[in-house]
Amino acid sequence: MAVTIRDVARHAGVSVATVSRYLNNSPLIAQDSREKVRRSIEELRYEPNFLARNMLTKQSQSIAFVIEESSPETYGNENYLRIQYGVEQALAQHGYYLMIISVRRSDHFQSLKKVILENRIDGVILPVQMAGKSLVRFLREKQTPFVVIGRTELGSWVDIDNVSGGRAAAEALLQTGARDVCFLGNGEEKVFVRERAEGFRAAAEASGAKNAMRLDCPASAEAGREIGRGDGLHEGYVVSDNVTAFGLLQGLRERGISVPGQVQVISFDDGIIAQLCAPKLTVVDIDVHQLGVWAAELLYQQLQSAADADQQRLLPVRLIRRASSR
Amino acid sequence: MAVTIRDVARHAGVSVATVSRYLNNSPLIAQDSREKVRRSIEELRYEPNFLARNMLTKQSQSIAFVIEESSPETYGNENYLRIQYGVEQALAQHGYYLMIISVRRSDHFQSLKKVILENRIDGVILPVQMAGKSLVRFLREKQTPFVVIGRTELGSWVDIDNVSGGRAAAEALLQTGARDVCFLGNGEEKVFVRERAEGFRAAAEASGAKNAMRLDCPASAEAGREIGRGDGLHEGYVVSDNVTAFGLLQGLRERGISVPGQVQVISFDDGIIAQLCAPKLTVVDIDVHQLGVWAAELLYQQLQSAADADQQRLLPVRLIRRASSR
DNA sequence: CTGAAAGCGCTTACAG
DNA sequence: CTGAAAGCGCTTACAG
Repeated sequence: MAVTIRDVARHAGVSVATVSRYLNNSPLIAQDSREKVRRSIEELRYEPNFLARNMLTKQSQSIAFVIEESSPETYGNENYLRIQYGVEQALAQHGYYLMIISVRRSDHFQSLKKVILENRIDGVILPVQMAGKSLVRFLREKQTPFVVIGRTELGSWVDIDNVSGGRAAAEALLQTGARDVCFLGNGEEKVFVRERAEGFRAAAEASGAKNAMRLDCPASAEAGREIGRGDGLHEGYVVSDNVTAFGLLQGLRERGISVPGQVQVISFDDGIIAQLCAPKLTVVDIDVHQLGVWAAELLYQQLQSAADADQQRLLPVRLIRRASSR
Repeated sequence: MAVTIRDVARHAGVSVATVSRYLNNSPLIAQDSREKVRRSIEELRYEPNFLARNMLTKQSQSIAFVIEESSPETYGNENYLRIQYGVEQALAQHGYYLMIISVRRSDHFQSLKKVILENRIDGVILPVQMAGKSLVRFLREKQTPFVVIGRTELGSWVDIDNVSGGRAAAEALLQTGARDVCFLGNGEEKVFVRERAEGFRAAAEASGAKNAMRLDCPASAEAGREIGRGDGLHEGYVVSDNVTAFGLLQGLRERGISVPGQVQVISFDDGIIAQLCAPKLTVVDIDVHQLGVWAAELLYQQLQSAADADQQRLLPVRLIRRASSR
């Protein structure tokens, strides 16, 4: 049998209420008692039973980090892991624990709802794809604070500043005198690609440069390579992902075009692939770890002061210059 | 106020004990009562409070998945995410939840110990690097079942069959008639590299082929490239990771050596990089998702039947043939 | 099969 | 500042 608060009280010669007060840092306790309790706890190696405590306070000190089941986009994505890590770190800082909940859209997020109804978690961090109306309504009904990763109208959120990212990439090109630049990516699929494209276009138009938008390019090395080998040519390319950029560089090389001499290439997200490119890729780095930290911080604030309006945070990006641009 | 078991009992016209029996699928309940309770639960939308229940049963239905804090090896590693995903899936299947605990060796795994002492988790899955004597002793004392990811003497474990992997890679080379093969990797750092090397050497020696072991090659594209450009040459290379293999192929290409014509290359772990290699890389695929599933299953078994001897599982590997080998 | 009752380990008014 | 007592929402012998 584990030692309980009752044992501590007896050992210290005080009531359980006093021990409880000690545990909760209540000011209503004499120095003297405080010391006695402290010693007894130490000697008995007492550990409060969180299950009992939390049943009363109705707080589990855990939050759910939601992930879409069998979504290779998520699971093949190490960014996801970095976000998770950021969340965990920030949460641990505040004494909260992280529970991973994978959900399926098809069963209406049952697993998440269950964990909420069971009072297992105090808050939720979830990706924007699943922050639909019905789930958000549920969360609000249950008064469960949540933060969305990705821009949304429906609650607090954090996101990468993709528009600025697109702009920064374009400007890096324009600064070198490029007057004919092209954006490459798949705008059908991803909001963040459209945002990057938007920033890119704004910067290009502001400078009066010619700008081509290719929003129909699948994210794959093959697609990038095709374009690199094709006949059209721009002075600078901004590509929405590293794999496509890798292919593009390959294609350009095959065509005998020098990078960054004749053509420059800039991509997003600094990962191992950016370093495997030849030449090494200039990228707009996105700090996804920090994204997780912020998500956790926003949630923590909500957890503290029940009310509050929705908040949002846009994470700045920064350019990492390498050999694929001048 | 949420609806409690008491409300259900009243509504159904039975005692709380009967409702509790229903909830726990006790056979000691009449069809008739069962039905009444079922309906009341439905009408009242009752959800049992797990905190109260678990306080009594002393089970949280959660397990901890332990990760080393700020270990870029882990967090930069999407394999880790796949393992986690496997664990989560298998666990959810059995009604268990996954809690992520990141620990620091420097503070003696305090965060993990805390969560155990607080009764927040019923079991632990942890990487072999932290499954040291002192932590294992703690877990045993607290009677907390655990499974280690990676081979160990100290408890149940699951691991990739790296020895077979190394053998399979070697044999794929030898089958094509190669009589002079080389293993490339960093044996200082990683157990799995040594295991792969071991399997490789065994196969090579068994076939009587000449085999070179280079266990001093850092896992980096540069290191691989150096070797590719160097003067020595073997008919076949087995490389312990994709980034090094990428570099090796690059170096060989620069030297004008054709792959797989003159030289063949095989690596481990099928990821995006294997596909970016030119030519595309033949790899020994390791199913890390399944590794997670097995870890969870082993743990679940322990959770069911308190006792039992330690168990282990070695995960088979399979060769994926691509253009870098014949 | 069923219910009344004790109890899990804590917190929190309440009265001093 | 402190303690006795009620209560959180369940489960589980126990007696029928």
